[in-house]
Amino acid sequence: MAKKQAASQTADEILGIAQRLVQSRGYNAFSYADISAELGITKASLHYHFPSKAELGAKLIERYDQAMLDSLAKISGAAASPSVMLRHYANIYSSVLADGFMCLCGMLAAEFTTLPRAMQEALDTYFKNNERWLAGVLAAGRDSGELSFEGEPGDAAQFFVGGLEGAMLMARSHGGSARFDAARRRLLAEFGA
Amino acid sequence: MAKKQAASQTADEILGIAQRLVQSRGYNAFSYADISAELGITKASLHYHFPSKAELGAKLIERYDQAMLDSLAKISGAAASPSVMLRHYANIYSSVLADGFMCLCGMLAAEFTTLPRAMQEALDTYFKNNERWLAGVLAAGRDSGELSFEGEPGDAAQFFVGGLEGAMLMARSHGGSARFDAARRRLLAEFGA
DNA sequence: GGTAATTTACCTACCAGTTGATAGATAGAC
DNA sequence: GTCTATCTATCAACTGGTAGGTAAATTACC
Repeated sequence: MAKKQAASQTADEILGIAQRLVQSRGYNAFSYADISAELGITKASLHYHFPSKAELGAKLIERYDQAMLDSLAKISGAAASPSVMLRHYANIYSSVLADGFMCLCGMLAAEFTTLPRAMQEALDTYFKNNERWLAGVLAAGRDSGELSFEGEPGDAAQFFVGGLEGAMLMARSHGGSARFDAARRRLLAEFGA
Repeated sequence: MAKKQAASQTADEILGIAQRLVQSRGYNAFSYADISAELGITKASLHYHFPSKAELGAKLIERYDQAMLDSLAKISGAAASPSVMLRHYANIYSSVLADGFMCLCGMLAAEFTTLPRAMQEALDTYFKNNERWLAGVLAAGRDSGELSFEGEPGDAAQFFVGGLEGAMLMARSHGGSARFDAARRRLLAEFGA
């Protein structure tokens, strides 16, 4: 009896295509016409599902955020050690890059100043969620003596996210997966994981 | 007797405005109209100086690359220790961020797949130059016992650049200069600098 | 159960504004 | 008299977005 009816299949397909486009080209470099051509539906029909590009963009982030929260909950639920959880987190980035994509939110962070406010706020939520989870893992790991790092867990979490996003950004254009993997190992080693 | 005549002042102003626009919005989010409005010159006149946007973009990268090479040469010439040189390198990023800008080439790395080939190649050169210089500094620092890190100097240099670019990307949209400074310190500490 | 009203999901046909780019003219400098 | 640097005027393609129509599915009501 969910109040919210199941999102239509078409809307999901639109979101899927849009997500791939943003993750490879960025928000400012894709258009409704691109989605229209790929999905075989008119631009006008796209506006039926997502009245404005800004709303489509915001939905994209919220959906990505939710998927990430689901992944993190799964990692947390597996009752693994903090060090293993940290590796699992980094592996999420690895698999995105393996498909040739940039992290959706890392890409949007670069375009931040040009984004509509709703998208900026959704982005902020995404990163806060990631960093909160990571800070928890790091704190637990240091408490148990399994991980080691200087300073606040929150600062360390921000550094970790920045390190992965930066490695991904550089690897996608210069160096490929090998470069990302090397950075990932270095980053994990730094925390003793 | 320079063969190449001094670049016109107007061309320099165009490059300056374009650079700021790319560093804050990205290549795909600025137009000749933006420059036209800011400089008080017609779009057609801009095309006189830079026939196509692709040529303007490529010039932008070459110019940025040259300025960076000049900065690096100055750092190298100051006969400082590798650890100080590493700090100086990181400070270049700090001052760009202090003005609210993203690194020109970090921004363009995000948009990589949408860029004309000439720009992609210029970008590649930029990062190769940075990483070559950094690798040299790191190798010298390890040899003298002043710096310490695992693996190849080239890999470490790539990690360092990725770390700074990622920290900058995140700081510009989430956390500001304080976040970048914290990451910068962490990164330098990791190399013993 | 049958039918009327509504909703869903698409369509065609536009629109005004912007994009990067070109042609051709012009005024002044060397 | 040629070159430099600008202008006006224009272009086709594309941008996000809207108006209005239509067929089919769903819901409401007797």
